[in-house]
Amino acid sequence: MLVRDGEVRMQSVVEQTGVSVGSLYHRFGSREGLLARAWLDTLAAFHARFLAALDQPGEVPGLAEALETPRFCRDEPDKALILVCCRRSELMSDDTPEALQAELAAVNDGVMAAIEAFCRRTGLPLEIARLGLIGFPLGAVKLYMPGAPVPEALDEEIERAYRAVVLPRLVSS
Amino acid sequence: MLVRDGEVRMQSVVEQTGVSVGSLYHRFGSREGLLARAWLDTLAAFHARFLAALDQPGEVPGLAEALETPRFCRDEPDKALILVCCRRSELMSDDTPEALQAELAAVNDGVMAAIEAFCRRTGLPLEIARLGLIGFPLGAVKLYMPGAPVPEALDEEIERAYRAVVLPRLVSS
DNA sequence: CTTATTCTAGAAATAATGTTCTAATATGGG
DNA sequence: CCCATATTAGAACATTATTTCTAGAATAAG
Repeated sequence: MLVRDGEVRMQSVVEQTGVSVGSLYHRFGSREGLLARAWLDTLAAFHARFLAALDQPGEVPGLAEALETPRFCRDEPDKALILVCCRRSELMSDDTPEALQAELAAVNDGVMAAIEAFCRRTGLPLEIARLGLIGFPLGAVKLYMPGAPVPEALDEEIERAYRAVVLPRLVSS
Repeated sequence: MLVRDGEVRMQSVVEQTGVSVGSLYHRFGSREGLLARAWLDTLAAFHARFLAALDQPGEVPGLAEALETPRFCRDEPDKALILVCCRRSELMSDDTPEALQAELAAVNDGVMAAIEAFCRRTGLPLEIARLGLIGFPLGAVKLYMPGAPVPEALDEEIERAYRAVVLPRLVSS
């Protein structure tokens, strides 16, 4: 576990990974670089799954994506820990290396574009989509992480919430 | 704003409050003491409202409490910032002064007891109650904070989610 | 095998942050 | 008004964290 108590010290990274300080600086350039890389890799892993789910329309549009969050937490607990239990602002800030900031912008743009396309396709207001796809699922899994596994049964509850908020707004409903 | 980027430096507290280092240490004893006090005061302010709501049974039991979170964010944005955007572990840890740890335990016990009583009264499973009362409302407001106000319209969505998850489990439903 | 290159190690230097301390200032009771 | 107590101020100090640096080990190409 790289992240604990919200503070990442280079020293603790050294201890918990067995990698020396010199190697860390050789590879990441700085603490900022290391944190940004951790955040970006995590985000990329999640977004890959999220976007894949967006392309498979099921009975209820978007439901698969909403359920991708708890599944990600179960499938990749280490990455999910960073995604769910860290704020972006903790890992990336104004003095994050320029190149990495650009990388983040690119990833974010990709996801926003996908969500906006989803909204156009379904007629959902953006705020409702964000709530159902991100807000509720994230709030649900945070009740368990870190410390406990995200139970399978949670998915059913997330689905209920998603349907309740999204279905009344679907044009085709 | 006392909290920025998840790190609270004594120096930044001095700058943003105009209070000198000496005074801070006179009053709070240590950085740990200051952080814990901020967390506890915030928690107390929220819990006072939350528990008050728990005692007024409405048409849908618990709904008023669920909506207390977005309302708190609008009514007391500074405190809400700490409650919503900080992890407890950032502000309280093992080396928090003993007395303050005890205070936290007392507050937590009070809330847990109230929620458990609520569950006994309504027949709701604890996990469902936590999801509807805490998980979903918190996930919803976090989409906006920090940076934007929590819109009034969000309450309706939280209510939909609450009903969807809670009503099917209510014995009297 | 040899050399060039990349990577690793960890001590030492640098920088940032938390805490203490003493003097000065306010505050309130007699 | 005077003293006692509580509070404030901020420079000095101590601690903790990040970064640099040099020497050595691994790796790969010729």
